[in-house]
Amino acid sequence: MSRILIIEDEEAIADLEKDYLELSGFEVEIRNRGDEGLQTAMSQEFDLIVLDLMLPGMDGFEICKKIREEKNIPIIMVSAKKDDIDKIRGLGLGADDYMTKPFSPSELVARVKAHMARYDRLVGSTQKNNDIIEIRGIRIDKTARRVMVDGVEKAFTGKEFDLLTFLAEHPNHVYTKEELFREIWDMDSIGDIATVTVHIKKIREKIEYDSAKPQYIETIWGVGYRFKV
Amino acid sequence: MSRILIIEDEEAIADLEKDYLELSGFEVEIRNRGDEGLQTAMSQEFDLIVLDLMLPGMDGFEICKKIREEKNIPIIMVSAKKDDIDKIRGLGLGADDYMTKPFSPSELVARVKAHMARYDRLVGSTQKNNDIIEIRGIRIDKTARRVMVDGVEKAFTGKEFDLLTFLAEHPNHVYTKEELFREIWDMDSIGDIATVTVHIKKIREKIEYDSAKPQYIETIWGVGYRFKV
DNA sequence: AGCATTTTATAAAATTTTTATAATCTGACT
DNA sequence: AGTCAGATTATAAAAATTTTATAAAATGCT
Repeated sequence: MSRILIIEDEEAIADLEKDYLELSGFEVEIRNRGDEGLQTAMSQEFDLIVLDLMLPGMDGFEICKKIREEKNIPIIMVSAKKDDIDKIRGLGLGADDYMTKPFSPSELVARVKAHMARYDRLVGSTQKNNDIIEIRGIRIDKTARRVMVDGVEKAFTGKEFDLLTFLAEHPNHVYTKEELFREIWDMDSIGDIATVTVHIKKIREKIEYDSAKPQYIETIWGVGYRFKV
Repeated sequence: MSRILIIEDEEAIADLEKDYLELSGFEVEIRNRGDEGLQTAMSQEFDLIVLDLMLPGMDGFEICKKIREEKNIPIIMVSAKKDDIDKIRGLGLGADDYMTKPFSPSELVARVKAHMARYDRLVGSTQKNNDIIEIRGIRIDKTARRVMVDGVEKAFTGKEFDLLTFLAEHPNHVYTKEELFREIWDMDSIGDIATVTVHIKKIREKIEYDSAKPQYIETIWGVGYRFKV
Protein backbone atom coordinates (compact mmCIF):
# COMPACT_ATOMS: atom_id res chain seq x y z
CA MET A 1 0.00 0.00 0.00
CA SER A 2 1.33 3.42 -0.96
CA ARG A 3 1.35 6.33 1.46
CA ILE A 4 0.74 9.89 0.41
CA LEU A 5 1.30 13.06 2.42
CA ILE A 6 -0.80 16.12 1.65
CA ILE A 7 0.54 19.41 2.99
CA GLU A 8 -2.28 21.89 2.49
CA ASP A 9 -3.84 24.53 4.74
CA GLU A 10 -7.30 24.66 3.20
CA GLU A 11 -8.94 21.79 4.97
CA ALA A 12 -11.84 21.40 2.55
CA ILE A 13 -9.46 20.90 -0.35
CA ALA A 14 -7.23 18.57 1.56
CA ASP A 15 -10.18 16.43 2.58
CA LEU A 16 -11.50 16.24 -0.93
CA GLU A 17 -8.10 15.16 -2.26
CA LYS A 18 -7.82 12.65 0.51
CA ASP A 19 -11.21 11.12 -0.30
CA TYR A 20 -10.38 10.66 -3.94
CA LEU A 21 -6.97 9.24 -3.26
CA GLU A 22 -8.30 6.83 -0.68
CA LEU A 23 -10.90 5.64 -3.16
CA SER A 24 -8.00 4.72 -5.41
CA GLY A 25 -6.45 2.68 -2.66
CA PHE A 26 -3.88 5.07 -1.24
CA GLU A 27 -3.22 5.73 2.41
CA VAL A 28 -3.30 9.47 3.05
CA GLU A 29 -2.01 11.78 5.79
CA ILE A 30 -2.79 15.50 5.97
CA ARG A 31 -0.81 18.30 7.57
CA ASN A 32 -2.17 21.85 7.63
CA ARG A 33 0.97 23.74 8.51
CA GLY A 34 4.25 23.95 6.63
CA ASP A 35 6.56 23.25 9.50
CA GLU A 36 4.50 20.28 10.65
CA GLY A 37 4.39 19.00 7.10
CA LEU A 38 8.15 19.06 6.75
CA GLN A 39 8.61 17.41 10.11
CA THR A 40 6.20 14.62 9.11
CA ALA A 41 7.76 14.17 5.69
CA MET A 42 11.17 13.72 7.24
CA SER A 43 10.24 11.43 10.07
CA GLN A 44 7.93 9.04 8.23
CA GLU A 45 8.08 7.11 5.02
CA PHE A 46 5.87 8.31 2.19
CA ASP A 47 5.73 7.35 -1.45
CA LEU A 48 4.60 10.74 -2.71
CA ILE A 49 3.94 14.25 -1.41
CA VAL A 50 1.32 16.76 -2.54
CA LEU A 51 2.60 20.14 -1.46
CA ASP A 52 0.77 23.46 -1.47
CA LEU A 53 2.85 26.57 -2.01
CA MET A 54 1.22 29.02 0.39
CA LEU A 55 1.28 27.65 3.90
CA PRO A 56 1.39 28.91 7.44
CA GLY A 57 4.57 28.03 9.31
CA MET A 58 6.87 27.55 6.32
CA ASP A 59 6.32 28.01 2.60
CA GLY A 60 6.33 25.34 -0.05
CA PHE A 61 9.60 26.44 -1.67
CA GLU A 62 11.52 25.88 1.51
CA ILE A 63 9.82 22.57 2.25
CA CYS A 64 10.45 21.22 -1.23
CA LYS A 65 14.12 22.11 -1.04
CA LYS A 66 14.55 20.56 2.38
CA ILE A 67 12.83 17.33 1.41
CA ARG A 68 14.92 17.05 -1.72
CA GLU A 69 18.12 17.26 0.29
CA GLU A 70 17.15 14.00 1.92
CA LYS A 71 14.64 12.19 -0.25
CA ASN A 72 14.02 11.33 -3.87
CA ILE A 73 10.29 10.64 -3.69
CA PRO A 74 7.93 12.41 -6.10
CA ILE A 75 6.63 15.83 -5.04
CA ILE A 76 3.62 17.45 -6.71
CA MET A 77 3.45 21.18 -6.09
CA VAL A 78 0.13 22.96 -6.02
CA SER A 79 -0.59 26.68 -6.24
CA ALA A 80 -3.46 29.02 -6.89
CA LYS A 81 -1.39 31.30 -9.07
CA LYS A 82 -0.18 30.30 -12.49
CA ASP A 83 2.69 32.78 -12.13
CA ASP A 84 3.98 31.04 -9.06
CA ILE A 85 4.07 27.75 -10.90
CA ASP A 86 6.30 29.24 -13.58
CA LYS A 87 8.50 30.69 -10.89
CA ILE A 88 9.04 27.42 -9.08
CA ARG A 89 9.64 25.57 -12.27
CA GLY A 90 12.31 28.14 -13.10
CA LEU A 91 13.94 27.73 -9.71
CA GLY A 92 14.49 24.09 -10.45
CA LEU A 93 14.18 22.95 -6.90
CA GLY A 94 13.28 19.44 -7.84
CA ALA A 95 9.50 19.18 -7.74
CA ASP A 96 8.18 16.49 -10.07
CA ASP A 97 4.97 18.13 -11.15
CA TYR A 98 3.03 21.37 -10.82
CA MET A 99 -0.71 21.91 -10.71
CA THR A 100 -2.73 25.11 -10.68
CA LYS A 101 -5.83 25.41 -8.53
CA PRO A 102 -8.54 24.72 -9.11
CA PHE A 103 -8.08 21.25 -10.53
CA SER A 104 -10.28 18.21 -10.53
CA PRO A 105 -9.48 15.62 -7.90
CA SER A 106 -9.47 12.93 -10.55
CA GLU A 107 -6.72 14.72 -12.40
CA LEU A 108 -4.71 14.71 -9.20
CA VAL A 109 -5.29 10.99 -8.86
CA ALA A 110 -4.18 10.42 -12.44
CA ARG A 111 -0.98 12.36 -11.92
CA VAL A 112 -0.26 10.69 -8.62
CA LYS A 113 -0.57 7.31 -10.26
CA ALA A 114 1.66 8.32 -13.14
CA HIS A 115 4.38 9.54 -10.80
CA MET A 116 4.23 6.46 -8.67
CA ALA A 117 4.47 4.28 -11.73
CA ARG A 118 7.51 6.13 -12.95
CA TYR A 119 9.16 6.06 -9.58
CA ASP A 120 8.64 2.32 -9.39
CA ARG A 121 9.90 1.86 -12.87
CA LEU A 122 13.10 3.72 -12.15
CA VAL A 123 13.83 2.98 -8.53
CA GLY A 124 11.55 0.20 -7.34
CA SER A 125 12.82 -2.17 -9.93
CA THR A 126 16.41 -1.80 -8.89
CA GLN A 127 16.05 -1.25 -5.17
CA LYS A 128 12.97 -2.84 -3.74
CA ASN A 129 11.79 -6.23 -4.93
CA ASN A 130 14.77 -8.15 -3.71
CA ASP A 131 12.92 -11.39 -3.93
CA ILE A 132 12.21 -11.63 -7.60
CA ILE A 133 14.54 -10.61 -10.34
CA GLU A 134 12.98 -10.20 -13.73
CA ILE A 135 14.95 -9.38 -16.82
CA ARG A 136 13.41 -9.83 -20.24
CA GLY A 137 12.13 -13.39 -20.46
CA ILE A 138 13.80 -14.53 -17.27
CA ARG A 139 12.29 -14.55 -13.83
CA ILE A 140 14.29 -15.62 -10.82
CA ASP A 141 12.51 -16.23 -7.56
CA LYS A 142 15.22 -16.10 -4.96
CA THR A 143 13.35 -17.38 -1.97
CA ALA A 144 11.74 -20.23 -3.87
CA ARG A 145 14.97 -20.74 -5.82
CA ARG A 146 13.08 -21.20 -9.05
CA VAL A 147 13.80 -19.95 -12.53
CA MET A 148 11.24 -19.34 -15.24
CA VAL A 149 12.33 -18.87 -18.83
CA ASP A 150 9.55 -17.43 -20.99
CA GLY A 151 7.04 -18.74 -18.52
CA VAL A 152 8.47 -22.24 -18.41
CA GLU A 153 10.16 -23.44 -15.28
CA LYS A 154 13.64 -24.85 -15.65
CA ALA A 155 15.38 -26.95 -13.05
CA PHE A 156 18.58 -25.47 -11.71
CA THR A 157 21.12 -27.04 -9.44
CA GLY A 158 22.47 -25.10 -6.47
CA LYS A 159 25.61 -23.67 -7.97
CA GLU A 160 23.94 -22.93 -11.26
CA PHE A 161 21.23 -21.01 -9.48
CA ASP A 162 23.67 -19.04 -7.35
CA LEU A 163 25.80 -18.13 -10.31
CA LEU A 164 22.90 -17.05 -12.49
CA THR A 165 21.37 -15.06 -9.67
CA PHE A 166 24.58 -13.24 -8.89
CA LEU A 167 25.05 -12.26 -12.51
CA ALA A 168 21.43 -11.19 -12.93
CA GLU A 169 21.60 -9.09 -9.78
CA HIS A 170 24.42 -7.09 -11.29
CA PRO A 171 23.36 -6.72 -14.88
CA ASN A 172 25.91 -5.48 -17.38
CA HIS A 173 28.72 -5.69 -14.89
CA VAL A 174 31.58 -7.76 -16.24
CA TYR A 175 33.05 -10.24 -13.79
CA THR A 176 36.18 -12.28 -14.26
CA LYS A 177 35.99 -15.99 -13.64
CA GLU A 178 38.13 -15.47 -10.57
CA GLU A 179 35.68 -12.96 -9.18
CA LEU A 180 32.74 -15.21 -9.87
CA PHE A 181 34.51 -18.11 -8.30
CA ARG A 182 35.31 -16.17 -5.16
CA GLU A 183 31.75 -14.92 -5.03
CA ILE A 184 29.88 -18.20 -5.46
CA TRP A 185 32.35 -20.67 -4.10
CA ASP A 186 34.29 -20.12 -0.91
CA MET A 187 36.22 -16.93 -0.76
CA ASP A 188 39.67 -18.39 -0.69
CA SER A 189 39.09 -21.82 -2.13
CA ILE A 190 41.73 -22.56 -4.67
CA GLY A 191 39.66 -24.69 -7.02
CA ASP A 192 39.98 -24.53 -10.71
CA ILE A 193 38.47 -21.62 -12.53
CA ALA A 194 37.38 -24.00 -15.27
CA THR A 195 34.41 -25.02 -13.22
CA VAL A 196 32.97 -21.56 -13.73
CA THR A 197 33.13 -22.07 -17.49
CA VAL A 198 31.33 -25.36 -17.19
CA HIS A 199 28.60 -23.90 -15.05
CA ILE A 200 28.12 -21.05 -17.47
CA LYS A 201 27.64 -23.59 -20.19
CA LYS A 202 25.06 -25.49 -18.17
CA ILE A 203 23.16 -22.31 -17.42
CA ARG A 204 23.20 -21.31 -21.05
CA GLU A 205 21.76 -24.65 -22.07
CA LYS A 206 18.79 -23.81 -19.88
CA ILE A 207 18.18 -20.14 -20.57
CA GLU A 208 19.54 -19.45 -24.03
CA TYR A 209 17.67 -20.11 -27.22
CA ASP A 210 20.90 -20.57 -29.14
CA SER A 211 23.85 -21.24 -26.90
CA ALA A 212 26.24 -20.10 -29.62
CA LYS A 213 24.63 -16.66 -29.72
CA PRO A 214 23.87 -15.95 -26.09
CA GLN A 215 21.18 -13.35 -25.42
CA TYR A 216 21.66 -13.24 -21.70
CA ILE A 217 25.09 -14.28 -20.52
CA GLU A 218 27.67 -12.75 -22.74
CA THR A 219 31.30 -13.77 -22.94
CA ILE A 220 33.78 -10.93 -22.68
CA TRP A 221 36.83 -12.38 -24.26
CA GLY A 222 39.90 -12.41 -22.14
CA VAL A 223 37.95 -10.93 -19.25
CA GLY A 224 34.92 -12.85 -18.11
CA TYR A 225 31.14 -12.85 -18.32
CA ARG A 226 28.26 -10.50 -17.88
CA PHE A 227 24.51 -10.63 -17.78
CA LYS A 228 23.42 -8.40 -20.60
CA VAL A 229 20.33 -6.25 -20.17
CA MET B 1 27.17 15.33 -22.88
CA SER B 2 23.54 14.25 -23.09
CA ARG B 3 21.96 13.00 -26.26
CA ILE B 4 18.40 13.77 -27.26
CA LEU B 5 16.33 12.21 -30.01
CA ILE B 6 13.55 14.23 -31.62
CA ILE B 7 10.97 12.24 -33.55
CA GLU B 8 8.94 14.82 -35.43
CA ASP B 9 7.74 15.06 -39.02
CA GLU B 10 7.45 18.84 -39.31
CA GLU B 11 11.01 19.71 -40.14
CA ALA B 12 10.74 23.38 -39.27
CA ILE B 13 9.63 22.55 -35.75
CA ALA B 14 12.23 19.85 -35.32
CA ASP B 15 15.00 22.18 -36.44
CA LEU B 16 13.87 24.93 -34.11
CA GLU B 17 13.80 22.53 -31.18
CA LYS B 18 17.19 21.23 -32.14
CA ASP B 19 18.70 24.71 -32.24
CA TYR B 20 17.46 25.57 -28.80
CA LEU B 21 18.54 22.30 -27.29
CA GLU B 22 21.98 22.53 -28.85
CA LEU B 23 22.39 26.01 -27.44
CA SER B 24 21.85 24.44 -24.03
CA GLY B 25 24.64 21.98 -24.69
CA PHE B 26 22.70 18.92 -25.78
CA GLU B 27 23.55 16.71 -28.69
CA VAL B 28 20.48 16.27 -30.88
CA GLU B 29 19.39 13.77 -33.52
CA ILE B 30 16.24 14.16 -35.60
CA ARG B 31 14.12 11.51 -37.28
CA ASN B 32 11.15 12.49 -39.43
CA ARG B 33 9.38 9.16 -39.64
CA GLY B 34 7.94 7.05 -36.87
CA ASP B 35 9.46 3.77 -37.92
CA GLU B 36 12.90 5.30 -38.39
CA GLY B 37 12.57 7.03 -35.05
CA LEU B 38 11.85 3.79 -33.26
CA GLN B 39 14.69 2.04 -34.99
CA THR B 40 17.10 4.81 -33.99
CA ALA B 41 15.84 4.91 -30.42
CA MET B 42 16.46 1.20 -30.07
CA SER B 43 19.85 0.96 -31.69
CA GLN B 44 21.48 3.98 -30.11
CA GLU B 45 21.79 5.37 -26.63
CA PHE B 46 19.82 8.50 -25.83
CA ASP B 47 19.20 10.28 -22.58
CA LEU B 48 15.78 11.63 -23.54
CA ILE B 49 13.28 11.42 -26.38
CA VAL B 50 10.91 14.11 -27.67
CA LEU B 51 8.15 12.28 -29.49
CA ASP B 52 5.45 13.71 -31.68
CA LEU B 53 2.13 11.88 -31.76
CA MET B 54 1.20 12.09 -35.41
CA LEU B 55 3.88 10.62 -37.58
CA PRO B 56 4.25 8.89 -40.91
CA GLY B 57 5.39 5.30 -40.67
CA MET B 58 4.25 4.57 -37.14
CA ASP B 59 2.32 6.62 -34.62
CA GLY B 60 3.60 7.97 -31.34
CA PHE B 61 1.48 5.65 -29.18
CA GLU B 62 3.05 2.59 -30.65
CA ILE B 63 6.56 4.01 -30.49
CA CYS B 64 6.23 5.06 -26.88
CA LYS B 65 5.00 1.61 -25.89
CA LYS B 66 7.76 -0.16 -27.76
CA ILE B 67 10.49 2.03 -26.28
CA ARG B 68 9.11 1.52 -22.79
CA GLU B 69 9.35 -2.22 -23.16
CA GLU B 70 13.11 -1.87 -23.38
CA LYS B 71 14.15 1.47 -21.96
CA ASN B 72 13.44 3.67 -18.97
CA ILE B 73 14.66 6.97 -20.33
CA PRO B 74 12.38 10.03 -20.17
CA ILE B 75 9.94 10.50 -23.05
CA ILE B 76 8.21 13.83 -23.68
CA MET B 77 5.15 13.48 -25.89
CA VAL B 78 4.06 16.30 -28.12
CA SER B 79 0.73 16.78 -29.86
CA ALA B 80 -1.26 19.50 -31.57
CA LYS B 81 -4.51 18.42 -29.97
CA LYS B 82 -5.22 18.89 -26.32
CA ASP B 83 -7.66 15.99 -26.48
CA ASP B 84 -5.00 13.61 -27.64
CA ILE B 85 -2.83 14.56 -24.71
CA ASP B 86 -5.59 13.62 -22.30
CA LYS B 87 -6.09 10.39 -24.16
CA ILE B 88 -2.44 9.34 -23.94
CA ARG B 89 -2.20 10.31 -20.33
CA GLY B 90 -5.21 8.13 -19.70
CA LEU B 91 -3.66 5.20 -21.53
CA GLY B 92 -0.77 5.25 -19.14
CA LEU B 93 1.77 4.07 -21.60
CA GLY B 94 4.63 5.52 -19.69
CA ALA B 95 5.42 8.88 -21.21
CA ASP B 96 6.99 11.25 -18.71
CA ASP B 97 5.55 14.52 -19.90
CA TYR B 98 3.06 15.92 -22.39
CA MET B 99 3.16 19.18 -24.29
CA THR B 100 0.55 20.77 -26.54
CA LYS B 101 1.61 22.57 -29.68
CA PRO B 102 2.38 25.33 -30.06
CA PHE B 103 4.84 25.75 -27.22
CA SER B 104 7.87 27.93 -26.80
CA PRO B 105 11.21 26.23 -27.42
CA SER B 106 12.50 27.56 -24.14
CA GLU B 107 9.74 25.77 -22.31
CA LEU B 108 10.82 22.57 -24.00
CA VAL B 109 14.38 23.16 -22.88
CA ALA B 110 13.23 23.79 -19.32
CA ARG B 111 11.25 20.57 -19.26
CA VAL B 112 14.05 18.58 -20.83
CA LYS B 113 16.43 19.79 -18.16
CA ALA B 114 13.98 18.99 -15.40
CA HIS B 115 13.47 15.45 -16.65
CA MET B 116 17.16 14.84 -17.04
CA ALA B 117 17.78 16.08 -13.53
CA ARG B 118 15.13 13.79 -12.13
CA TYR B 119 16.37 10.82 -14.05
CA ASP B 120 19.86 11.40 -12.74
CA ARG B 121 18.56 11.86 -9.26
CA LEU B 122 16.66 8.59 -9.33
CA VAL B 123 18.80 6.34 -11.46
CA GLY B 124 22.23 7.87 -11.39
CA SER B 125 22.38 7.70 -7.63
CA THR B 126 21.25 4.13 -7.26
CA GLN B 127 23.20 2.72 -10.13
CA LYS B 128 26.41 4.52 -9.22
CA ASN B 129 27.55 5.56 -12.63
CA ASN B 130 30.80 6.93 -11.39
CA ASP B 131 32.91 4.64 -13.45
CA ILE B 132 31.87 6.20 -16.70
CA ILE B 133 34.31 8.28 -18.66
CA GLU B 134 32.74 10.69 -21.11
CA ILE B 135 34.69 12.79 -23.56
CA ARG B 136 32.96 14.45 -26.46
CA GLY B 137 31.12 11.75 -28.38
CA ILE B 138 32.76 8.91 -26.51
CA ARG B 139 31.38 7.17 -23.47
CA ILE B 140 33.31 4.43 -21.72
CA ASP B 141 31.61 2.30 -19.11
CA LYS B 142 34.39 0.68 -17.16
CA THR B 143 32.47 -1.93 -15.21
CA ALA B 144 30.39 -2.99 -18.18
CA ARG B 145 33.45 -2.64 -20.41
CA ARG B 146 31.41 -1.01 -23.13
CA VAL B 147 32.20 1.86 -25.44
CA MET B 148 29.62 4.09 -27.10
CA VAL B 149 30.58 6.33 -29.97
CA ASP B 150 27.89 8.93 -30.67
CA GLY B 151 25.38 6.71 -28.99
CA VAL B 152 26.30 3.58 -30.91
CA GLU B 153 27.95 0.71 -29.14
CA LYS B 154 31.18 -0.56 -30.61
CA ALA B 155 32.71 -3.90 -29.73
CA PHE B 156 36.16 -3.72 -28.19
CA THR B 157 38.55 -6.53 -27.40
CA GLY B 158 40.26 -6.68 -24.04
CA LYS B 159 43.51 -4.97 -24.88
CA GLU B 160 41.83 -2.39 -27.07
CA PHE B 161 39.49 -1.50 -24.26
CA ASP B 162 42.26 -1.26 -21.70
CA LEU B 163 44.39 0.90 -23.93
CA LEU B 164 41.59 3.27 -24.89
CA THR B 165 40.46 3.56 -21.29
CA PHE B 166 43.94 4.33 -20.06
CA LEU B 167 44.42 7.06 -22.63
CA ALA B 168 40.97 8.52 -22.01
CA GLU B 169 41.58 8.56 -18.27
CA HIS B 170 44.62 10.74 -18.82
CA PRO B 171 43.50 13.10 -21.53
CA ASN B 172 46.10 15.26 -23.25
CA HIS B 173 48.95 13.43 -21.59
CA VAL B 174 51.40 12.10 -24.14
CA TYR B 175 52.61 8.56 -23.57
CA THR B 176 55.38 6.81 -25.42
CA LYS B 177 54.66 3.41 -26.83
CA GLU B 178 56.98 1.95 -24.22
CA GLU B 179 54.99 3.55 -21.43
CA LEU B 180 51.71 2.36 -22.87
CA PHE B 181 53.10 -1.10 -23.27
CA ARG B 182 54.31 -1.25 -19.69
CA GLU B 183 50.98 0.08 -18.50
CA ILE B 184 48.62 -2.21 -20.39
CA TRP B 185 50.76 -5.28 -20.82
CA ASP B 186 52.85 -6.72 -18.03
CA MET B 187 55.11 -4.25 -16.38
CA ASP B 188 58.40 -5.75 -17.38
CA SER B 189 57.47 -7.76 -20.43
CA ILE B 190 59.84 -6.98 -23.22
CA GLY B 191 57.51 -7.66 -26.13
CA ASP B 192 57.54 -5.71 -29.27
CA ILE B 193 56.32 -2.15 -29.14
CA ALA B 194 54.79 -2.58 -32.59
CA THR B 195 51.76 -4.21 -31.06
CA VAL B 196 50.86 -0.89 -29.50
CA THR B 197 50.75 0.70 -32.93
CA VAL B 198 48.50 -2.02 -34.21
CA HIS B 199 46.14 -1.66 -31.30
CA ILE B 200 45.97 2.09 -31.77
CA LYS B 201 44.98 1.48 -35.34
CA LYS B 202 42.26 -0.93 -34.34
CA ILE B 203 40.89 1.53 -31.82
CA ARG B 204 40.91 4.33 -34.34
CA GLU B 205 38.95 2.22 -36.78
CA LYS B 206 36.24 2.04 -34.18
CA ILE B 207 36.13 5.56 -32.75
CA GLU B 208 37.44 7.87 -35.45
CA TYR B 209 35.33 9.19 -38.28
CA ASP B 210 38.40 9.52 -40.51
CA SER B 211 41.29 7.44 -39.33
CA ALA B 212 43.72 9.61 -41.27
CA LYS B 213 42.66 12.72 -39.37
CA PRO B 214 42.16 11.44 -35.86
CA GLN B 215 39.91 13.53 -33.63
CA TYR B 216 40.57 11.58 -30.49
CA ILE B 217 43.85 9.72 -30.44
CA GLU B 218 46.55 11.94 -31.80
CA THR B 219 49.98 10.81 -32.95
CA ILE B 220 52.85 12.81 -31.53
CA TRP B 221 55.62 12.17 -33.97
CA GLY B 222 58.70 10.57 -32.59
CA VAL B 223 57.13 10.46 -29.14
CA GLY B 224 53.88 8.57 -28.83
CA TYR B 225 50.15 9.12 -28.53
CA ARG B 226 47.68 11.14 -26.59
CA PHE B 227 43.94 11.33 -26.14
CA LYS B 228 43.06 14.83 -27.23
CA VAL B 229 40.33 16.68 -25.38
C1' DA C 1 22.55 -45.77 -7.00
C1' DG C 2 21.65 -41.15 -8.65
C1' DC C 3 22.62 -36.55 -9.00
C1' DA C 4 25.71 -32.51 -8.60
C1' DT C 5 30.11 -30.93 -9.03
C1' DT C 6 34.81 -30.85 -10.51
C1' DT C 7 38.49 -32.17 -13.38
C1' DT C 8 40.51 -33.24 -17.71
C1' DA C 9 41.18 -33.42 -22.66
C1' DT C 10 40.28 -31.72 -27.03
C1' DA C 11 38.15 -28.75 -30.41
C1' DA C 12 36.86 -24.32 -31.74
C1' DA C 13 36.99 -19.44 -31.60
C1' DA C 14 38.88 -15.01 -30.92
C1' DT C 15 42.56 -12.14 -29.85
C1' DT C 16 47.20 -10.77 -29.91
C1' DT C 17 51.57 -10.58 -31.94
C1' DT C 18 54.56 -10.74 -35.63
C1' DT C 19 55.93 -9.67 -40.10
C1' DA C 20 56.15 -7.32 -44.38
C1' DT C 21 55.19 -3.39 -46.95
C1' DA C 22 53.40 1.21 -47.75
C1' DA C 23 52.84 5.80 -46.42
C1' DT C 24 54.23 9.84 -43.91
C1' DC C 25 57.02 12.92 -41.45
C1' DT C 26 61.45 15.44 -40.29
C1' DG C 27 65.60 17.66 -40.99
C1' DA C 28 69.64 18.39 -43.74
C1' DC C 29 71.37 19.71 -47.96
C1' DT C 30 71.04 21.88 -52.35
C1' DA D 1 61.61 26.32 -51.61
C1' DG D 2 62.42 21.69 -53.22
C1' DT D 3 64.16 17.16 -52.64
C1' DC D 4 66.15 13.20 -50.72
C1' DA D 5 67.51 9.97 -47.02
C1' DG D 6 66.51 8.14 -42.73
C1' DA D 7 63.37 7.39 -39.30
C1' DT D 8 58.80 6.70 -37.72
C1' DT D 9 54.18 5.39 -38.14
C1' DA D 10 50.11 3.23 -40.74
C1' DT D 11 48.14 -0.60 -42.79
C1' DA D 12 47.12 -5.25 -44.07
C1' DA D 13 47.57 -9.94 -43.65
C1' DA D 14 49.56 -14.15 -41.74
C1' DA D 15 51.09 -16.68 -37.78
C1' DA D 16 51.08 -17.65 -33.06
C1' DT D 17 49.02 -17.61 -28.80
C1' DT D 18 45.52 -17.38 -25.65
C1' DT D 19 41.00 -18.20 -24.15
C1' DT D 20 36.67 -20.37 -24.19
C1' DA D 21 33.26 -24.13 -25.56
C1' DT D 22 32.19 -28.68 -25.39
C1' DA D 23 32.01 -33.37 -24.18
C1' DA D 24 33.13 -36.87 -21.34
C1' DA D 25 35.16 -38.97 -17.44
C1' DA D 26 36.12 -38.84 -12.53
C1' DT D 27 35.00 -37.55 -8.02
C1' DG D 28 32.17 -36.66 -4.20
C1' DC D 29 27.85 -36.36 -1.72
C1' DT D 30 23.40 -37.92 0.26
